[in-house]
This record gives sequence, structure tokens and C-alpha cells, in this order.
Amino acid sequence: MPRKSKTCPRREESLTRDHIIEVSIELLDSSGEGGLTFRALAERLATGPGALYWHIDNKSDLMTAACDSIVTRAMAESVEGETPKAAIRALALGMFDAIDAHPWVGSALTRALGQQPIVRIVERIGQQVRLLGVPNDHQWAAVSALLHYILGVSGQNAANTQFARTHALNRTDFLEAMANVWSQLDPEEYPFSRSVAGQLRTHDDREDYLAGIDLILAGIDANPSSNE
Amino acid sequence: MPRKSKTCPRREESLTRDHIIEVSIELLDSSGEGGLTFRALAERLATGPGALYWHIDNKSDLMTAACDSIVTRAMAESVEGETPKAAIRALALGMFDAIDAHPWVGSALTRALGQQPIVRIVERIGQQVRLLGVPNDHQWAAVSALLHYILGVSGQNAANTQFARTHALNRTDFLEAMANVWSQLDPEEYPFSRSVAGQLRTHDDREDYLAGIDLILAGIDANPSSNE
DNA sequence: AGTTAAAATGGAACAGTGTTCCATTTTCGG
DNA sequence: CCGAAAATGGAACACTGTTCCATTTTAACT
Repeated sequence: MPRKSKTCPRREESLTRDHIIEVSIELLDSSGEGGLTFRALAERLATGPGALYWHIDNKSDLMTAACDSIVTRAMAESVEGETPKAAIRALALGMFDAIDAHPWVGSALTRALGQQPIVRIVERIGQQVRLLGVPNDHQWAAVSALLHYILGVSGQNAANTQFARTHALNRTDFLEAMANVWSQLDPEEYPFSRSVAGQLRTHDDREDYLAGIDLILAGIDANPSSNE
Repeated sequence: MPRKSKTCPRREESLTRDHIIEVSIELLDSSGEGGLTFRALAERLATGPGALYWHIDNKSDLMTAACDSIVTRAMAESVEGETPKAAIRALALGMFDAIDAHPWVGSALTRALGQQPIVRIVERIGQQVRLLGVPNDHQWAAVSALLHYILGVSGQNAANTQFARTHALNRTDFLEAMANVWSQLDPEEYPFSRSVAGQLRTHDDREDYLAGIDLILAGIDANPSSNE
């Protein structure tokens, strides 16, 4: 690991952990999850793969760092929210949009549990859940439900986006295709999935997502405020 | 793809899609997600990697099939449940235990969205949500919230299990270590995560998980029964 | 300014992966 | 019994993350 030097570095754009992460994000955004390889990264940075390992432990470290960069940005942008519930909604939407813009974050976050990016999110949700007046011993359940819903739906959405991307069709066509498959399922065995296929076709992802958030928030309200 | 032959096949245990999937599950269970390689699989089946491709499209296909096998089994076992809520709880616990026993399913399911295993789960949840009396246009939000919570928590749990396994420590030690990290966070910046670290140390995963399910179920109850 | 140890670099090499290809063997209907 | 189709298994390909190491650049100290 390098330490900061006071004089100017070797060349105009020296190899920096931050710079490597920055280019990694560009690569991930443009070429998807499989687009980030040490070879491609090295080429863009005009160096060899070995040099990268001076600044980065391994690929998992790199992915986590890239995620953290996106999450940090998303959290900074969604600071608004006058009431705790509004703040949670804003935060949830911020994550949704961030993962929608950077689909690879969705799947990567599920492999970075307990690490920095997740802690950031947990903390923000937790503070609002506290303000909501949830008693101490119920806070974790509430935060956990919100966290996993947010990561789950955003991740699914991201997976859809990525699938659509790699198969060169837009989201509408993808949902259309999926709705078609679902609506052709055996009516005896899959009555619900069939009936809901129509909704899939026309639904607004963000709206459904927010509806789910409100559902969980309603549950937090309705839950017995325990022993106080 | 082979078609069923009436006479007995080449050797005692011929290469079958089902048999390949069966051995794949054994391999995944014993050696984790990275343990399933076409080389290892071929060795166990006493054949070459190329032969497998006659029965299986690619690795992703194989993983989805393996997941579907586990999910189908889990759903078949958790048929009990007198009330819709009890049925949902039983189903949720069934998935939790199945993913706990086969951690690789947790991460694999997030990459098999819209496919057979997921549809199976959606259908089962959906039928119970219907019985719960949720109006049509709110059913998808309810199912989606439950589905993503189930997959999210189970997946996190599985990730923890796998991490603990590969680092050769039991779950308690792992949670202990994670709680330690969290409790040493900056009190100014991470007050909630610090305070909740203690709960992490002693909590019962299954209990917290069920608490979250009940939270969402409460939200479904509390939600305005819309325009009817 | 000269010396020296540390920091940083970049390319070659390694072990491993999923997948393809194809010569060969086995199977079974006509 | 034969020939087409099904099935096999191993070699080869392109690619991956990672390690290694000779080399260059930097910064600090006489």
C-alpha cells in the first residue's frame, strides 16, 4: 500500500487505489459484471496486472470498494426526509436508483455482508428506526426486514436489467417475455403466478417497491410496541 | 439431450441429467460453491467434462437445476399450516432451513430470478396471500415483500455460514467476530450499529427471521384493504 | 550531490476455470 | 446385421485471478 507523497508522482496519472476503483466502476458500468478483469483494468490504466496488486488485495476487495463508493454516493444524495418514514423512503429510493444505474452493485452487495457498504446502510436505516420509536429489542428485526427487502428488490431489478442488457432487449420487452412465460403456466398448478403475470406486464417497478416499503413500515407501526 | 430408453443403459449407473444434478448437489454441499467444477464432477462420475455437456447446457443451467431440486424438496416438506399465516410461516421456515443446509442455494437463487425455482416459491406464497384476503392489486406487493425478505435473510445467513466454513470457525465465533468489529465502530458516526452489535452476538437467527415475517404479515393486515 | 532502502511497476508464468471440438464407442430400430 | 443416431471422454482453447520477480522510480539521509 502506498502512502501519500508530498511531491508530484511519477506520471501525470499515477496508479492510485482511488483511481483504480474509479476505472473499475467505469468498466463495470459499461461492460457489466464480467467486464471487470485484471487484464482489461491493466490495459485501461496502461500497466500490467501485477502492478494493481500493490494497491488492491484481490478482486473481492476491489468489488467491495467499488460498491462502497456507489453506496456512499447514494447515501450522501438522499439526505432529505423530514419525518423518519420519509427519510427511510428517500434512502430506499436512493438505493433503488443507485443499483438501477449500476446493476452490478446488486449482486455484489449480497457477497459483502457485514462489510463497510452494508454497515453504512444499516446505520442509516437504524437511526431512522430509532427515531420511529421502535423499542430496543425490536429494532434489529425492523432494520433487518427493511435492509433485506431493499437489497432483495433492488437486486432483482438489477438482475433483470443486466439480463435485458446482455440479451439486447429493453426492460419492457423483457418483462413482456417473462409475463408471457408466467401466463402460460399450468392453471392447475400455478394459478397465482398466472393471474399476477398481467400485473407484471404493466407494473411500475418503483411504485411496487415503495408499496413494499410502506407495507413493512405499516408492520412496524402495528407491531406491539412491546413492554413499555 | 437423451431420450428415455426402455432397455438398461450402457453401464450400471449411466450418465443421466438427474444423476448429474444429484452428484452436483453432493459436491456443492461438501465443498461449497466453488467446489462444483466440471472437472471434479466428471471425475466423480468417471467420465470426461465433455460428456456432461450432452445432458446439460452450461454451468448456470446446472446450478438452476440443482436449486430447483432443493426448493422443490423444501416446498414439499412444508405443506402444513392451518391458517394462511401459519402456512406462510411454515414455508418461510422451510426455505430458511433448506438454504441453511445448502448455503450455495442462497446466492444461486439471486441469479435465477424469474426461473422455475422462484416461480415455485412465488406461487406458494401467492396462494396463501390470496387466502389472506388481500385485494388483487395489492397481492404482488405483499408477495414481493415476503419473497425478497425470505431470500434476503436466508441468503445472508447462508453467506455467513459459508464464510464461517471457509475460514474454519463455527457460526458463533463468526458472529462474535462481526459483533466485535461493529462494536468498535466510531460512536459518532455509527451509534446504531454499535448499539445493535450486542444483540447480534446473542440473537437467534431463526427467531429474528420469524419476527421479520410477522412484521410483514402485520403490515399486510394493517394496510388499507384498498377500494373494496 | 550521492547512496541506499523502500515503494512501485509491468510483464511473464502458473494453476485453474467453463466450454468446444472431435474421434471413438455404444445403442437400437429397420 | 448394419448403419444412423446417441452418447462418450479426453485433448485443446481462451480466459481467468493470482504470484513472482527483475527492474525502475522515489524519497530520505548523510
